[in-house]
Order: sequence, then structure tokens, then C-alpha cells
Amino acid sequence: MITRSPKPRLRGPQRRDLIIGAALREFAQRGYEPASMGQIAAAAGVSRTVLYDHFPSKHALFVEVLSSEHDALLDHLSEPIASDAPMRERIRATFDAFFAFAEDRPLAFSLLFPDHPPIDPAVAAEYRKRRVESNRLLSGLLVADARRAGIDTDSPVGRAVFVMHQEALQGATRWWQSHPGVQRQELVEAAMAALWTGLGAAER
Amino acid sequence: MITRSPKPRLRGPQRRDLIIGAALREFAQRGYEPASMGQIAAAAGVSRTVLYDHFPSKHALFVEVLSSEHDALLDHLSEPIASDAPMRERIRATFDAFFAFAEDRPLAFSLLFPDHPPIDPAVAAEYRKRRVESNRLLSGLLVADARRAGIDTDSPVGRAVFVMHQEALQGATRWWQSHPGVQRQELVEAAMAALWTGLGAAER
DNA sequence: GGGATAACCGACACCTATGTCGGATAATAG
DNA sequence: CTATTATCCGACATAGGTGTCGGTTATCCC
Repeated sequence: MITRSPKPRLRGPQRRDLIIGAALREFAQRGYEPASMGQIAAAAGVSRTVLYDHFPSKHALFVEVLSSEHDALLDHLSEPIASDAPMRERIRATFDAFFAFAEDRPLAFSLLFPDHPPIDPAVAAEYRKRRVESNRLLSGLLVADARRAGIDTDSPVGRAVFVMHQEALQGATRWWQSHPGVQRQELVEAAMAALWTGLGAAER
Repeated sequence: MITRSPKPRLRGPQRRDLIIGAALREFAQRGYEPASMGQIAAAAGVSRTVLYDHFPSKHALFVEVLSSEHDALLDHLSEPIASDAPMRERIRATFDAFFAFAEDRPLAFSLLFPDHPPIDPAVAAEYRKRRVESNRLLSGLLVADARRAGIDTDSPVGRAVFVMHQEALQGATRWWQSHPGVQRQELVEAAMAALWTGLGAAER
């Protein structure tokens, strides 16, 4: 009787891709420190030491995954920002694109904007490095619009406003991920109400 | 020769207070998991096992600290919210009170709104329990104002707006803690620009 | 002054990580 | 069919963490 229990061996690249996929799942759902190499290995259907045949360390594996997903985000956001639609629609389209990215690739979003940011300083530095890159992209969009809204982007006030916009969007998306019934359209509406219209509209 | 190197023994309550103070520092600056009982003990000038003479576990010590600081936050915020000033000034005063709390008690703020939220499920539950409590308080303030601003607080859109406001304020305060040169007044101005005026003011 | 009590601590047991090393074995090439 | 190579893994070393236990000793009360 020929039992098929011994699983076939994969070639290097295929196994590598499996590991990267499993690592994305684990890192995204648990965070850098809580995700263990053992869990990733198990999810990839392989023993723990095999990971070290493909990546020299947990850090290196994480950077591989992070880079790839971060590039995907920049690709996704560059279109609506480059548009020359009127300001209101351009802002709305950017909000929508951000939420759409989280909807299409929830794991990528959870990895890039984690519930539990990494504590390891070297890994935190990887995040910072890429965050300033994407911030430069977003600033390109917002600098002219902010000026029209009477905000000096170089002043502390302007920077604080920028931070608030980012945190609001990221936080709302994290909230969305635990409230799956909500439509993306509703999120966009909420973002416009909170950040475009403003509370002061009640008085006007 | 009488060497004073042997340190005097403290009575229970004094040592307990020292431990709580050290625990606040460590938990606030590092987060629950990264802060170790060893570091807390060293900061309290005592051996690690002494902590277990006063608290049955790391979890219990943390809950003690968290409860105390959370109560302080509620005390601090209840005044401006209860005010009957016009809406704009009441909102501004609440923003200011939140930032003032972070300015007066930075450790308390870092503990309550941590850079690295706890991963341990039991500790995360402690946060959730208290977060819903303070959310009820804030909702009391906002429900009438939100209605005037045309937001239904029971709808998904209304809840998302609420989340965005919270995340914006918390995120801005975390940013502020790493940019100490900024005045509180500027933070308040930024919060009003971002959440009261809104980006749409450029068109009006 | 002389217990009794409370404060304090060193050593231990246990757990879960990461990363290394040498060997076993399936897959492939000749 | 055989030899080589690439894939895979068990066992180990190391390093941190929490929590326990028993003993030591300063301090207080009578």
C-alpha cells in the first residue's frame, strides 16, 4: 500500500512564496513580535528551520513582506492624487482609494498600519523609513489644497492638522475591519463629514 | 565605622506607592509587554520578588495603575463637557482639556493611549472595559452637537465620524509628545481647523 | 532587651522565543 | 541505476520573561 502521507518537496521559489504568504498573514494579523517563526512555518506547512534556509532572520523576512506591500499601497494611491479634478472630488477620491485598498487587501493594510506596532527598534525604523516616503507623496497632494484652506503646512499647526487627517483615516479603517457590515461608501461619507465639512457646519 | 550603605526598610504602603510610581513610568514609556517586572523592581529600588509581596501578578499591578490614571482622566474631562457654553466654545474647551491632561500628566496619557497597546488578551480587555466607559461620557457631549451637525450617532456613518475624531485627537497628542516645542494653544488651533472648520472651508 | 512580625531577596522551576548545526532524504541529472 | 544536490528537519545553545519558595534580617512592640 502506497501511503501518500509523505508530502512532495517543493522547489525553492515556490516554497519561498508560500513562506512569504504565510508571513504576511501572521505578521498582519498578530503584529511583528507576537507572530513567531514557528507559527509562520506551521502556516507554510514546513518546519521552522526551513525559514532560515530562505531568510537569514525574522527581521529580513519581515522587511521582504513589508516592502512588497508598501509598494502596492503607493501604486494604489498614486492615481487619485495625480488627478486634476476639483479639490472636493480629488479629496474624496483619495479617501475612497485608501479605503478601497484596505478593502481589497486587508492583510496588506493591517501590516502597514498595525494594531500592534513593532517594538524592536530596527523594525520600527523600517516603518519610519517608508512612512516618510509615503508622507512626501501625500504632502504633494495636500500642500496646495491646505494653502487654499488657510493652513501653512510648514507651521506646527499645519503639521498637526496633517497628522490628525492621517490618524483619522487609519483609525477609521482599523475600526472598519472589526465592523464588516459597513459599506465603503459610508466610510467615505463619514470621512467627508468629519474632515471636509467639519463640526462647525452646524453653525453655518 | 558605620557605613550607611544598607538602605532602610520601608513600611508596606510606602514601598507599595514607590512600586506603583515606578510601574506607571515603565508601563507608560514602554508598554505592557515590553515593561518587565525586573525593570519596575529596579526602578523602585527593590528586588523583583518584592513586587509579588504587594501584587499577585504583573496583570494585577497593571490594573491598579491603569484604574487610577483612568479615573484621573475622567475627572479632568468632566468639567468642560458639563459646561453650557455655546457649542463652538464647548468643543474647543474639551479639546483643550484633553491636550492639557496630556501636558500635565504625560505618563498618564501614554499609559491610557499607548504607542504599543497590550497584546495579552486579558489586559486588552481591561482597556476595552474602560474605553467604553469614557466613550459613554463623550457621547453625552457629542450626541446633541452631532445631531445639529446633521450626523446620526446611531448610524455607521456617525460612529465612524466619532472614531475619526477620537483617533485624530489621540494621534495628534502622541505626535505632540515627540515634538515638545509646540504650544498647547497651537494643538487646539489645529484640532479646530481639522475637525471644526474642515477642509471644505476653502470653497466657502 | 527580646521575641514577633513584616520586609526583603537568592535560587529555582518553567515557558517561549530566535537562531545554529549536522544529518536524513527526496528529487534530479547523468 | 547511481551520484549529487537541494530540500527539509530534530536537537541544541542561548536569552529573555513570569511566578514560587524558603530563608535572612531589619524593624517594631511590649
